[in-house]
Amino acid sequence: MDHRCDDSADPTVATFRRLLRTTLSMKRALGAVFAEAGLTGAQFHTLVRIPDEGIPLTRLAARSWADPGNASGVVDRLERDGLVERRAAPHDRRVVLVHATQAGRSVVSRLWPEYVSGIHRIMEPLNAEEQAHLNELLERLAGREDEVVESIAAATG
Amino acid sequence: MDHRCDDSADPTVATFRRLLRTTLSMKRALGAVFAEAGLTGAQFHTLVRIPDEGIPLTRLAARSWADPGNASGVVDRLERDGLVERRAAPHDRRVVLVHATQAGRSVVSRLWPEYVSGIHRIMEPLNAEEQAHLNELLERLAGREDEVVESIAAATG
DNA sequence: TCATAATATTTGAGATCTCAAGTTTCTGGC
DNA sequence: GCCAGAAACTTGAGATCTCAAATATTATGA
Repeated sequence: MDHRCDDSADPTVATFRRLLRTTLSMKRALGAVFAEAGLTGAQFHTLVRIPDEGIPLTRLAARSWADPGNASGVVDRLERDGLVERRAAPHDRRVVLVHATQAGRSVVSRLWPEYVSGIHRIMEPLNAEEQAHLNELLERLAGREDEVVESIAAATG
Repeated sequence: MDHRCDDSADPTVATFRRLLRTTLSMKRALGAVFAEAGLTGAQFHTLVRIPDEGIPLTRLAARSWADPGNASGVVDRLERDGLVERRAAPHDRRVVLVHATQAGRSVVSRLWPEYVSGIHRIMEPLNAEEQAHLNELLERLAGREDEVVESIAAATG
């Protein structure tokens, strides 16, 4: 089937595939920063998004681009490791407020500089202007998920 | 911790995060194409990479950027659904050759046009020249996983 | 030849991720 | 005040993903 489905013949498909592959590779590279502290990428990215005053779980999920069911499990493991606490919200008993513990805050503070410098190392091949251009191109690609899903659904029937 | 770890203050970090977020969003959008045929993205991307003459599992894993343990499971499910077969390699009894069945080939043929047009819809906001530029920027970012991991390890340890 | 190293694959544990279904708790309309 | 619908979580199933350990087989070197 290679002869019929050769994506390298289509530059748009090739670019899309390169986007997936490059991002995957970058995520794997950055994983070393978190692994050193016994965290996963999802755990770090969740932990780092908790403000001092706490945040409802569903809002935290939206902040880290996860679905609530997923975020609930990640928070379970963070709580098990003592980095996070669940507290009741005073005004609405449905809401679970997620708070970072002192240990959680300290892990983030310790990891943050390595996180930033890891990203800088990854992005090093591009200068500031090129990074800005990349950001602009990606910005124009983003935020179309709903439209595209809808349009695919319409084409599929 | 928000005041200490504000990634929006660092354009490099912001661009990196946008890269992750945009790619995730695009992957989710494309998922609709595969779901319509009862496949997952991993299954389609594995299936589509099987040449007519078959391929050793480990090489197939490398082609779809997965680790062998992972590819083994994906092939399990493709085999369960009758889209793929495992055959012994004649020259080396360690090797398992993965072949696409007629059903597997036909699923890929049917899905391929929707896959391509879905990607085109996703990439639509950029014209050909911009896509080429994006591809070039990504190409320069890719393939540095090993160096970065090593450099992070050196900085950490 | 024979012990050893390297290769191909499988399996298991732990964590994510998506989706759907179920629970508890508000909220708005009557 | 009551009740249907919405909202916030949680839980469970199925699939990925990474990593490490185990197995089988081939290649290599003394």
